[in-house]
Amino acid sequence: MEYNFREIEKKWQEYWDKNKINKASIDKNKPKYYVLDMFPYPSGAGLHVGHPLGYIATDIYSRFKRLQGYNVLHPMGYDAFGLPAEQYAIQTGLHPAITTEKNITRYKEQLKKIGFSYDWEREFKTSDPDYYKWTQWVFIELFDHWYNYKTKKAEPIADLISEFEVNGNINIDASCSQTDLFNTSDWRSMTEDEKQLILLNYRLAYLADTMVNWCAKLGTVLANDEVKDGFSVRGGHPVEQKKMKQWSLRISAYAERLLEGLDRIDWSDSIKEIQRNWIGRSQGAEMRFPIKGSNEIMEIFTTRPDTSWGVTFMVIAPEHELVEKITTLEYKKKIENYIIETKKRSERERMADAKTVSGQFTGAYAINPLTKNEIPIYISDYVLMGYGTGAIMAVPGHDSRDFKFARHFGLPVIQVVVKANETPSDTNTWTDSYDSKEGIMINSGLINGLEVSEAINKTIDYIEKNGVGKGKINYRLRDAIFSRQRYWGEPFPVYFKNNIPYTLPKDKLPLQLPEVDAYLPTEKGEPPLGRAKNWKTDDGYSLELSTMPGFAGSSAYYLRYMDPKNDKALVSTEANQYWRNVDLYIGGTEHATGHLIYSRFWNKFLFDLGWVCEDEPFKKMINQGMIQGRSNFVYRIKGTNKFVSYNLKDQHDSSAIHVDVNIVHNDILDIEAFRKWNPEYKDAEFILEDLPDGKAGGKYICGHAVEKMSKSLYNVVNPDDVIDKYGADTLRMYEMFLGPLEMSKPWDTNGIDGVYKFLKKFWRLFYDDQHNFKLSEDKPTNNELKVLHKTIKKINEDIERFSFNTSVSAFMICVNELADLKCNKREILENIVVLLSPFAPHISEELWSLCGHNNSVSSAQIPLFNDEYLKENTFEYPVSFNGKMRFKLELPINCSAKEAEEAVINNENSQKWLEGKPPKKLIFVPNKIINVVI
RNA sequence: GCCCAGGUGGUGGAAUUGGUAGACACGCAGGACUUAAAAUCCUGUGGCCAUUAUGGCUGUGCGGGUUCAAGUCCCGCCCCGGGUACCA
Repeated sequence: MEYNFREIEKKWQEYWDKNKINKASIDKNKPKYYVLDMFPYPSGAGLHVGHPLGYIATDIYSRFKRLQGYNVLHPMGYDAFGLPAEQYAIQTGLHPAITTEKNITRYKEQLKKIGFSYDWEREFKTSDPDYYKWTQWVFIELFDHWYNYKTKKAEPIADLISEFEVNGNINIDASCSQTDLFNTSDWRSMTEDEKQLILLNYRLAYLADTMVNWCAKLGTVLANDEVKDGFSVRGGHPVEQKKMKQWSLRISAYAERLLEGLDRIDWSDSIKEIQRNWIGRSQGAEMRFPIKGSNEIMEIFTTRPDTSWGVTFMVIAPEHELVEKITTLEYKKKIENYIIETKKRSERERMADAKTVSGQFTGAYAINPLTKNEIPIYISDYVLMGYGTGAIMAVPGHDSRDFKFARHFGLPVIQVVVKANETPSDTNTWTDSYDSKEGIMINSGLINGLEVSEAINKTIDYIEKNGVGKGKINYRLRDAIFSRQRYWGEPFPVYFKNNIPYTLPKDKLPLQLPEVDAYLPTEKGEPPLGRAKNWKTDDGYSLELSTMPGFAGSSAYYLRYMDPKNDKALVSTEANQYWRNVDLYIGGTEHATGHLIYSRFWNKFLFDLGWVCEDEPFKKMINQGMIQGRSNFVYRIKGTNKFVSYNLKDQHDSSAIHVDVNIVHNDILDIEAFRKWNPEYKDAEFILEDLPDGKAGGKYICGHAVEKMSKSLYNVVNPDDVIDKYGADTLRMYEMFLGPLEMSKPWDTNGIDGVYKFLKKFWRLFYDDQHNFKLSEDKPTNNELKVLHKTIKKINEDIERFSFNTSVSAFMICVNELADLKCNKREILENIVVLLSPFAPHISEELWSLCGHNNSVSSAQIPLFNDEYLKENTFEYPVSFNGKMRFKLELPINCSAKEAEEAVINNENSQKWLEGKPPKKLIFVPNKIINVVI
């Protein structure tokens, strides 16, 4: 019988479903293993071959772990709220729930065809009220907690109120917004509203003014990637920076723990490094600069207080609240103009642009608290609000941006650090700032002559004693803005009384998303929920109109999989105690600073509350690379409907046009399909070329390029088509065979034949020449056992280091060798079937059952490696002369250096290289190499 | 700009700890089987030179360095990909 993947794959997928082969339940007699995939957003375009890459990897690992006897939890669900469905709803009027449902059905169908071993009974989507009830519940808990720096954890707001009653906030060390000190009687004399406003400064979910990209024409807030050059990508309307009250999550409270936790998890160094940089811990000082002739104080943060003597000007962000207060009449107009210009630029543009220097003098001067010098204050868009204090002391001598600014505005440059063996130089001759990480302080008053590190400590000491500042640790991580002016998201369980936010009682959850007549802002510029009828509490208070962002639903989804049907809790203690956290998580690095940091934050918060037992959600993380597209081009001679083949295109004036990769095979265009592809090309003419063999083949050869996989570039390959032609097992193995999991690589269906041939060849090992299934019960030969155990060893090693591409090669080598040996021994082949089953589960199930088993191959045991079969008596040494391999020499495995040297010198092949002289030196690395130095 | 990752034949890639560069596969070329095709099998395949097989030189983005030995380590540069709420 021939290998019929269509029949086999359908049969076994049905068998798995019917017999719930992949169902996971708590089993305390087995060790647990939790394997998680990135939560997919079900887009309208369906899956392309790039999407399942990570899913195939986790599936192989899950199946492998099951064979090793683990109780594996391997779930799948959908991150169903999101902008594309809403955008589609705005255009078509179709409810996003309907589109989402449709997309999910298609996704699931596609996923099922690939043969993943998910426990489908745990599936859910974030837009299910049964699920988002718990998202809302976590929000209420965040609202009801504050972060105590003394105990380093979240604590109930109720406890904080009790403390206020007794001592005010004098003894509180909390993560909070700017709050004045108050005592018991202050607190007691406050009205309820005043108290609530104070508490909002402490809550982990709080309302605050934040800068947003406001598009007046669209009546909405836009994401950064929806804005280009100050205009909305959709519609091209002007966008400006605007202050708006938004819900925020106080993730910055957890900065230190998020940083510290990285040392305890098994993630790649690069992704940990990204998170470390994102959190951006910097140690330095906060300093206060009085403003000349004013009561205002300018607060700055610097990592280099030691360079205070080199400060020649101050810069504050254009949106800083001081700007208005300190600008002198003379400069008012110029400052206003500069601010208008700044508002047009996004923060991204402001950072990326390090070439152009711009700024505006405010007319005001600050007084350096250390030198008492008067220094001019500028505004400039290179200083951003929200990092530190939004203001800097500029040290042009030792900071390149400050240097450029000083040169542009003709401001003085002072050198305050000099390297150990150098002498100070005239700063007028400098073309850039001088590196000051190490060196000796000069021109710096009381710290002159000190090393940089001592100077920093002494300066901090001094400013603390003199009340002009204090040592401080600053984090780059800022609080997460949690409101979206959108429809398709979780409603906030929040209502307003006197403009003060209160949360709904938990028994009112879920607060269901209401129906609206259109998915657009209201005329007043309110979010779409402003259109909902009766969007009020039972007592008539208005409900919040914003909805939650995408990361709300995805921040705790991995916990829900442990206990997806629970209506009493997000996850039961029993389920959480058993499954604990994710053992293996595979996904791209694009989530490094979003989802992966928010989830860690939510998890730590729930850990503080005692709801979960592990403080890190994802123990091990592997980052899969992107699958890029491989585009094909045809070359149209300009102004004609004539196309010239790739190698002849330079003889004509032509332009490259993307052509659907699905009608190109090995870069040769299917001309008939091309004519049908687009009516425009129905009568196209072609200038063909001969193939390299010189035969007049008359082929049209296409150009190619590696680009993003995208519909608009016609390079999208759909897994359904690949499965239809080659089967899911081939798709799975080919995706792995393409290259290392962690690396980006282009998809090119052309190579798939090799994998398909491999499976067919494997299948044929079980059949005789008359196409009868036939296994030999004879004892395997040593050679056959050697092939088997070599493969067992390699596959085990490769799976553990997620090197699935080399495992596929190893299987190919194994099957090639077994075919050469004409091996059809049961003892060998059954083991290979089990070993292969995580990669190609359908063919493995079929062969396993043909071998006479009536259970699923997934309940088999992984074959054990036996070293005995691989033992050799000799090793074939490569013999190098000056590092160049010249010949090989077989020597006993336990050969000594001396014996090896004699063997090499006496070998006739050596004479040519030694030319009769004795070698200068001979390097002997046992069972590796011999290198002769001449 | 900043952060992270990468650059090896015509192509995807292998080389796990500094130890035989190019495993495995695609493609291509030649051959077997076949009326023919498909399928399958065999041989060759980094470049250059030489050729009677043998063989020599060269070769992992570029320029240096360390080493008996470098794709792998160090320094400098170039190019491509991803991220970037927020650069001190």
